[in-house]
Formats: sequence, C-alpha cells, structure tokens
Amino acid sequence: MEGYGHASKKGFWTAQEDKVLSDYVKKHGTGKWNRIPKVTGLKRSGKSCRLRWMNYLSPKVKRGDFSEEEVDLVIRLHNLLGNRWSLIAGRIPGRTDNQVKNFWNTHLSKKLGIKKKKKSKVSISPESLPIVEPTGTGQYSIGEGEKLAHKTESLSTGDLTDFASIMHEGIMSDDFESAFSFANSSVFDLCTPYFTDQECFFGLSFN
DNA sequence: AAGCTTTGCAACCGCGGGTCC
DNA sequence: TGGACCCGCGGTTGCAAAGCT
Repeated sequence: MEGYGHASKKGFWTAQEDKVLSDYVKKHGTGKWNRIPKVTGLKRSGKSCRLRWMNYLSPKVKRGDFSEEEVDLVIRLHNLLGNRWSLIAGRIPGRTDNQVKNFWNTHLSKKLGIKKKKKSKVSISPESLPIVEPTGTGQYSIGEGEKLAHKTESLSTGDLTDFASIMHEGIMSDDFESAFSFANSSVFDLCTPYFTDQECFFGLSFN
C-alpha cells in the first residue's frame, strides 16, 4: 500500500514548488495531502508534500544548529524512549522528527560511540504504573520500592530531578501508550545504561 | 588543481494503524 | 466486515558540499 496519489517527480524541491505548496497550505490548511497534486497540479505525491511541509516549509520548523540545551534533551530523551523520533521531537519545540533523527545519526551516535540497534518495545503491567520520585540519596523509587536507577558520582541532584521530571512527564502524558507498550508482563526494561566521558545515562530495569 | 573520500541532511520507501464507506 | 484511502513513523538512500591527499 502506498497511498498519496500518483504524482511522480522525485528529488529536491524547487522554490516554485515550495511556493505552490505553501500557498495551498495557507489557503486550505494541512491534511488531505493527496488532494494537493490534483488541486495544484504539483507533480509530487501527497506524501512528499506532507514531508516537505512538515520538515521544511512549516513556520514552526526551527532551522540551524541544535543548541546545547536541545542536544542535552535529545540525549536524555533518546535514552528514555529509544528511536522514537517523533516523540523526542515533540518535546523539542521547533524540531522535527527528521531533524532529530538526522542529528542523532550523524552527530550524537558518533560522539557517544553508540552503534545502531533494533528498537525494543517496553512492557509494563498497567497495575504497576510507576511514580518516579527522587529520594535525595541518588536512587529513585517506583511503586513498591523497586529500584529504578542509581546515581553516579558525576551526576548532580539537578540531573536526578530532571530525570525524574522527564520520566514522570512521559509516564503521565497522553502519549505514554505510544511510547511504551502495556502487556501482562511485569518486565520493565527501558534502556540499557551507558556512559560517556562526561555523563552517565540511566537505565531502568526491574522485574 | 584534480580526484577521491567523507559528511550532513533532504527526501524516499515500506509499513502499520486509523478512519470512512 | 473488509477494502480503500489517509496519515505518520522509522529506516534508508542519494546527492551536494566539505575535507583530504
């Protein structure tokens, strides 16, 4: 199944094509991407139109290098969510999933020495929805005292608080189910911890 | 200066899931 | 209920630019 119409042109977009697409979206809004080639005569698939708008033409898209804060956020979120680029991008204003993915693949995975790995689903029983609380001693508690992660010497209390905040937000947000899958299993194996020269990233593991 | 290699990123592809009829 | 259509995601590819010899 491929959907999105029968237009055939591929490759880089021209300024003229960008203008046609932008004008259409300004007039009709997003959605119904398949109608764009029919209405405008653009020789592009609806899918290609959507991608071009979402990743480049939309005024919400921020261009340019990632700031230190954004880099930090990408690293933290990737460690929590894995290759869920859309989820990660959704938490970084102005950045698209494609930008985050490219940035990770070309910069961070190299910098952090991370090899590509297949995505793994997270399983957690609905009854054991964790509530993450920094204990102040470098450990978090989840539900009935299950150990979540340890602190290393290089991490500050602020790091721990951030971590707890991100975890809590992800767990409690509406997109939690898309980030994590629920099953009858009680195994929760989100991330394998790993270390870089400067930082330590947490892993979660409780059975 | 020329040719080759590497890098960065825009765009494409295949697939799964949701909605509508 | 099932097929067609639509949307969005993650992985991959291809090409221009930059770097290197």
